[in-house]
Amino acid sequence: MGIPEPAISADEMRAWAALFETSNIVQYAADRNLRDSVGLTLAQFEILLRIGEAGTDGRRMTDIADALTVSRSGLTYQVGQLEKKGLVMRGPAPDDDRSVIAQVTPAGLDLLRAGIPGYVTLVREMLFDRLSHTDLMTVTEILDDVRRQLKDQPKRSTFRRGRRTGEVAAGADVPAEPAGSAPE
Amino acid sequence: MGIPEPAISADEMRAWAALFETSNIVQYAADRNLRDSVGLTLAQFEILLRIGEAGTDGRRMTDIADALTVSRSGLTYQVGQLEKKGLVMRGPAPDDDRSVIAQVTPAGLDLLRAGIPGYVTLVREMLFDRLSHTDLMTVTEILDDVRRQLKDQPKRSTFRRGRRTGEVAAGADVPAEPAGSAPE
DNA sequence: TATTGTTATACTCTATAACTATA
DNA sequence: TATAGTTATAGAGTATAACAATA
Repeated sequence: MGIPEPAISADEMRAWAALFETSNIVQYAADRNLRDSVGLTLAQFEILLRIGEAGTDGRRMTDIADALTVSRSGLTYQVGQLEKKGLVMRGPAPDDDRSVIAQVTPAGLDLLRAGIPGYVTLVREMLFDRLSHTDLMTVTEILDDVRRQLKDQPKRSTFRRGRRTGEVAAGADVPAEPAGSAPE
Repeated sequence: MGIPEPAISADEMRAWAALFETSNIVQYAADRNLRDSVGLTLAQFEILLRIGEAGTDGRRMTDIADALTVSRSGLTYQVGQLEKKGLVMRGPAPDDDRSVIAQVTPAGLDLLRAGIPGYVTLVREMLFDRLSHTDLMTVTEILDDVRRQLKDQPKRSTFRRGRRTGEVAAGADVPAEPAGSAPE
């Protein structure tokens, strides 16, 4: 091995690798599939999905960003792409004049209708068909719980804005203290 | 809701969302952490890890690509970055003259030593500390099994090379037939 | 002919920070 | 002052295909 394993249980790293890789493999395949079937990246499709879920009410930009792993400016960019394609529309929020509400256009809804079946099928074939229903429920229960806890943590969209203290360079998204000396 | 749910069980989508988001949140945080502590992206660190695991024998480029979610040219690019930083070295493979073996330099090993503890801590705090050991083992067992099955599928590195039939546009990484008509 | 790895190009995306406007 | 969203810019990364060399 040669690499020091800092008192970490091999179980933990195997668990993380399994989660990490399984998720990445499926995401990669889904991205390919969606680019091909509807011409959107997975990231864009997921954004469209979140907006679509909100129906005619639309959804605030920040809420969308928080629901996904996207920064605010990243979201603006991607929603801009979706808007260019005529799939979403942005408008003012009724209650808060700072906010922007995004909502799916008819064309966007059509695209969702066209893309969802293939997406679902792919995830099902890669993931769920290999799991018993019991296992499915078990994994969901466990991970959903973790996810909820993580989501309750500092919102990415609010994370370090406008600051310029230069001090806490970042990376402190979460308690974890690197503790390693940074070379170079 | 407005969005058609094609006879999909809500359980399945919740499971997928849990896996997808949990994995992404932790990966995002790990990326931040690693950039900060050792100046590498998560992708680069994972590559370095895989190479490092192989010790002094080094590891073939294709094998590394297959172990991760990276394309061949993408790996060349990233290993190039690591090489620029003096963290890895590339050399000819003894048995196959087409192959290239990458191995970690002393500096690369130092960097791994510096980065691993923080990485492990982060994953542990975000993930494992929220799971009982039993749950950890359960999830690992289930996902590890899925991962293994997925890995045995067509290798990404071999996937559609040199072809130009223009026909099977891609997206057929996996059985899944989109079945939806592509708009636009 | 198939595989290994690199390269070249164009393009997409991201990081960062500055900026406007409202709460 | 804090929050919502956009913008601008530079740089990083990716997709695609072509390429050379070996099996």
